[in-house]
Amino acid sequence: MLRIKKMTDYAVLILANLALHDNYVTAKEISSSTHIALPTVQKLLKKLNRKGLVLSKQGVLGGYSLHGDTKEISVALLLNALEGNLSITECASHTDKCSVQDFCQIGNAWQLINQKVFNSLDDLTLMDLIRPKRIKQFLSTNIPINTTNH
Amino acid sequence: MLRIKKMTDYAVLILANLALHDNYVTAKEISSSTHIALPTVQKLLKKLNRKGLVLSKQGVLGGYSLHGDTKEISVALLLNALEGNLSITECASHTDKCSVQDFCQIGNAWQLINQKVFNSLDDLTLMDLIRPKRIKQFLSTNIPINTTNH
DNA sequence: TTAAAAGTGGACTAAAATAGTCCTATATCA
DNA sequence: TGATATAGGACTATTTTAGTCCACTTTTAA
Repeated sequence: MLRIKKMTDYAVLILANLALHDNYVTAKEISSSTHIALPTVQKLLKKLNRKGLVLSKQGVLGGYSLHGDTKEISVALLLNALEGNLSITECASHTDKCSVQDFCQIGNAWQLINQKVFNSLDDLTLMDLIRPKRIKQFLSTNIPINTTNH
Repeated sequence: MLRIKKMTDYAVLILANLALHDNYVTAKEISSSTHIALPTVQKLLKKLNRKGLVLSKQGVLGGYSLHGDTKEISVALLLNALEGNLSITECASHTDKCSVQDFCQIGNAWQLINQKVFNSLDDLTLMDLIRPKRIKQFLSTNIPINTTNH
């Protein structure tokens, strides 16, 4: 159903929360301000850290902060980092091999659609998610908006 | 991960298969030409029939045929019929109620993105899936192509 | 009139993906 | 050295998806 995972949704909320601060913020603090359960927040922050989207610091006075470039990451790449493969079907993915591929008449079409959707998501950055005004403009023009570094 | 269900993929293959014939085709025949297991084909055809996408006829010499209008249905509506809700997140759906909605800063953004993706898929018809050339043009121009009845 | 060949409806099970929790270890600071 | 954080990853539960099966109805033609 073209739906992103709940976890991805949470992760974006967490990133949005970090974007509001310059200093290190603890998982606990993020949990209380987002109302996402602490273990879940911890798990997601660990993942975001491994993906290089946030910086972390252990110990007292530690916590997480947004990696500088993260604000400008495209939504497409963000989803890709959080959910792995963005392909709309197995066929549209180059890594997976579809079981009926040899008899499939439309695999190519899915790949093209997939690219279309990807392009849409690639024209938006994380910051656009946090400040939706830009997206509204984007929707009305149907022309890719400029973002700073891609 | 923005991925459609395997079953939806199968369903489109089945529709593509029906589009090649003018007469009634049995589930059995579709199963052999698509290499999708018979029970699965039967299940999907029943669903497609309930959704009004195919016509059916019981008894000997019976089978299924594509409903006339189905060729021009948009991919967006097709996916919607087969998978239910197309929303990218719960928040983007009007029926579901997100548990953290009251504290969510970006729900609106997802809805807008959702609409963007929907628009992309709404500019393509089932027949476009079967004849991908049109889609290629669509991708290159970034301008919605004309389709016959929407 | 009846047997064979089709679809109809829906229950049911199995498999896979997703969500969520918990435990132990490590780092940092006062 | 104790308190407070993150790190890594195992583990379980839940939900979704896939797939099969059975009893029933309709239609045709011998």
